[in-house]
Amino acid sequence: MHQTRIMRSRSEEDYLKAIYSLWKNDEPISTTDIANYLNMKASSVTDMLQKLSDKGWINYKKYKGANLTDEGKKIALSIIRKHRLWETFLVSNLHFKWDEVHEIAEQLEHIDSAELINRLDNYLGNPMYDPHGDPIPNKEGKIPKSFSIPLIELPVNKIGKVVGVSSDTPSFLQYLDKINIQLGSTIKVKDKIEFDQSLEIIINNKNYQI
Amino acid sequence: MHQTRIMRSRSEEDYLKAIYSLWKNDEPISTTDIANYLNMKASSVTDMLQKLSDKGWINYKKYKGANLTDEGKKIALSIIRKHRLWETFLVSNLHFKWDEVHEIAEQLEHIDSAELINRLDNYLGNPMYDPHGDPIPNKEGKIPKSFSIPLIELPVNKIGKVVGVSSDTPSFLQYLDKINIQLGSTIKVKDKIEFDQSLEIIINNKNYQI
DNA sequence: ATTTATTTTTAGACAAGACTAAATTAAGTA
DNA sequence: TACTTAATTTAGTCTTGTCTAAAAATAAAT
Repeated sequence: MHQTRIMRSRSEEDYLKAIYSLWKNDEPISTTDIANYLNMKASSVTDMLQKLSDKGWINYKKYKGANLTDEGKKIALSIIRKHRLWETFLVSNLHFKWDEVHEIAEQLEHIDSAELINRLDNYLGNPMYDPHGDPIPNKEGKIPKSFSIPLIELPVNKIGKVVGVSSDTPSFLQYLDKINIQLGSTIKVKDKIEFDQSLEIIINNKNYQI
Repeated sequence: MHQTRIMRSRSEEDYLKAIYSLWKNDEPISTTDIANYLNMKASSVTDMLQKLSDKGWINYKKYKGANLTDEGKKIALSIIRKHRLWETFLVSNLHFKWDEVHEIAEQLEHIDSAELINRLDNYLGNPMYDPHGDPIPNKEGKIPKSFSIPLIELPVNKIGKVVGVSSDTPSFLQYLDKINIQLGSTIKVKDKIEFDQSLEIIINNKNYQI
C-alpha cells in the first residue's frame, strides 16, 4: 500500500485551493470567479481547468465551470490544513500578529512533507482552530464542527467568528451592521466588565462597548 | 532607505548556493562541476551563469568558470542561514533525526521572509551551529569561527566535525583512514569510559572504540 | 607543435504557466 | 424568436528553465 506520488505544482495547488474557497452550494465555480480570486485572466484559468480535469482533481465541462472531485477536495483540504497550522505556529510560537501571517503561510503551505506537518501539528498541541478562528482540517481532511458559543462566554482575548446572531429584529441587525459585524466577522473580547455585564470588544481593529 | 526588492527564483538561489558550496580557493568554479552538483546538463548551467552574471551576482568569463560577487555571496549565505536554522528547528523542536531533515530544509530555505527568519533564529535561541555541526551564518552573513576542541573534550552525544588532527604520523593517519575519519567528517562521542580514558564514538553510523 | 580529447558554448526544441486578441457560446432582452 | 451583451474558450505569443545535438574553444598528449 504505497500511494504513487503525484507531483503537484504550486500553481495547481493554488487553483484547487481557490476552487475550494469559492465553493458554496453545489453549483460549479465559474472561470471568471476563479480568475478574479487568483488575479489572473480567464483564458489562463481555462487552460488550467482542463489540466486539473485531466488529472482527475476537478469536474469540468466547457462553459459550465468547475467543481472539485473527492480527490481534489482532499488535496485542497490538506493545503488549507498546512496553511492554518503554519499560521498557528507563526502566531503562537513566533509571536507574529494574526494579520501579519497570511503571506508567509501562503508560501509555507506548499512545503511538501507529510511527516513535517504531522509533527508540527503535534508540536502545536493539535489545535482545532487557527489564529483567525478558522477550523483546521485533520489529517484525513475532516473539519472540526464549527461549534458556537454566545459572545458573552467567549474567553477574554480569544478570537471568535460570528456564525449567527441570537435575535434578528431589524433594529438589532442594523446596530450590528453599524458596528460592522457580519456573518464571518472575527471578534475579540478585550475585557468584561462584571458589574454591568458589558463587553469591550474589537472588530476590525476598532473598539466597541456593548 | 528602502532596498529595492529583487525577486529571485528558486533556481537562481540553488545555483548561487551550489557555487558557494563548491568554492574552495579563489579559483572560479567550472560549468561541469556546477552541473554535476545540481544534476543538470552543462548547457543549462551556461545559460544560468550568463543570467546570474547579468544580475551582478557572479563574475563569469566564458570558458573560465564563475565566482560569486560580494552580493552573490551574501545571497548564498542568507540561504545557507535559512537552511541551517530550519534544520535546527526540525531536529531540536520537531525531533526529526539529523539525517532526515535535509530534503525538507531544501524546500524551507527558499521561503522568503526576513522577519520570519529573524524570529525563528530568536525562537531557537540564536544557535551558532546546526544539527550537523555546521556553523550558521548570522543576519549579516558572518560565519562563526569554527573553533575546535580536542575530541576528548567533546561533550557526550554532541556532534562535532573534524577540522584537524593532533598528530600526523603516517601510522596515525592510516588508522584514521581505516576507520573513515577525514577532514570534515562528523563525529559523535557516544560514551566516555573514565577508567581507561577510552571513547566510544560514532562515525558514519558505525561505532568504534578508541 | 600538431593532433586528439575534453569542456564549454551555441542553436534550436520543449513544457509549464502566464498573457492578448479574436472567435465562439450562453444568457438576457426586446 | 432574434439580437445584443457578457462570459468563455481558442489560437498564438512570451518567459523561464530545462534538454539534445552540434560547433567551438581549451587542455592534454604525442
